[in-house]
Amino acid sequence: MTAKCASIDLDVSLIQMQSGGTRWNPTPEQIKLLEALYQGGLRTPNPVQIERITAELGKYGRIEGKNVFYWFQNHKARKQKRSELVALAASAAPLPHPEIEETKEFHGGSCKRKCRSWGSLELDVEEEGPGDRTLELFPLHPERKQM
Amino acid sequence: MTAKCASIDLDVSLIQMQSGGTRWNPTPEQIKLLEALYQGGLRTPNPVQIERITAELGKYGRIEGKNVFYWFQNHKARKQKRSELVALAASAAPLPHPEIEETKEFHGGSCKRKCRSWGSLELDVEEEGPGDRTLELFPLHPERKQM
DNA sequence: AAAATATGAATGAAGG
DNA sequence: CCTTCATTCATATTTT
Repeated sequence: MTAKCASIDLDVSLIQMQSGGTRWNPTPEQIKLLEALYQGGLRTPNPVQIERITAELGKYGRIEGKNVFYWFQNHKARKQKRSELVALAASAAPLPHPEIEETKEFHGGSCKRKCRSWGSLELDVEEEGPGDRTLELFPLHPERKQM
Repeated sequence: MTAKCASIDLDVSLIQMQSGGTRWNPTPEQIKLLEALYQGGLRTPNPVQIERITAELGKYGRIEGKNVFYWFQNHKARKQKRSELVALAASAAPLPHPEIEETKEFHGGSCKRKCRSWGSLELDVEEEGPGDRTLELFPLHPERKQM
C-alpha cells in the first residue's frame, strides 16, 4: 500500500483563500462559464454584471468581484497580444526556412487567416459562430458604466 | 467540522498538457544571444523586437515569439530575485549599522505592490434599476447546487 | 534512479 | 486599456 493518504484532506479551495495570501484559482466550471461569457461577446462587464457573474461562479468556489474583473481584463488583453504578435511574425517573416510542416490549406483563396494564439500549431480557440448557441447572456440594456 | 468536500484528485496532469511536444529548449547559441541582448539593456522587448529576435534565433533552432517573450520575463524576474537574495545575505553578516537606506531603488525596485481599492468598494449592487428585474444571466445551468 | 534545482510556460493581480 | 509584476505549474537538467 502506498502510504500516501495522509488523511489531511486539505480544502485548499477555502483555507488558503481565508488566509488572504493565495490568489484565486478558478475551477474548471468557473473557467467554462467565463469563457462562455467571453465568447458571447462580453469584454468588460459592468459592476452589475460582475456582481452577477460573481454570484453565479461563487457556487463552484470562492470568488470575488475583482477576480471576475481581472479575468476579463487579462483574457482580452492577452488575446490581443497574441494576435498582434502572430500577425507581426507572419507579415515580417513569411518563410525564412524551407522546413515547412504546416500545410496551410486555404479554402476559397483567403490567405488572410486569423490564426491567433502563440503557437503555429495547435491551441485553437473557440470561435463563436453565428447562431452557434442561444446564449442570451446579455439581456441588459446598453449602459456605459465602465470603470 | 469536517464538512469538507476534499477530492483534490487533480487530473491537472493533462489539463494543460501541450499536445504537440516538448517545450522550447534554447540552444547554447540562442542563450548566448539572448543574454547578450539582456546585458545590452533589453528587458522587455516590444512585439517588433520580439519578432526580430525570434527571426534571428530561428536560425539556430525552432523558436517562437512567445519563447522570447517568456525568456525575458523570466530572466529579468529571476535575476532580480537572485540579486535580492544576495543583498539580503550581504546585509545580514557584515553590517554594524542598522541604518537602512530609505528606498534605495537602483533600477526597478521589486517591492510589493500596494493594493489599490478592491477591498470594499463597488460590486455591492443590490438594485437592478427601475423596473428591470426579469433576467437570468445564466441559462446554462438547469439545476442549482445550492442547498 | 531519485531528489534537488533551473527554467519555460501560464496566468492572476495591480500599476500607470 | 495597456503594461508589468508576482506567483505558480510543468518539465528539462543537474546533482547525489
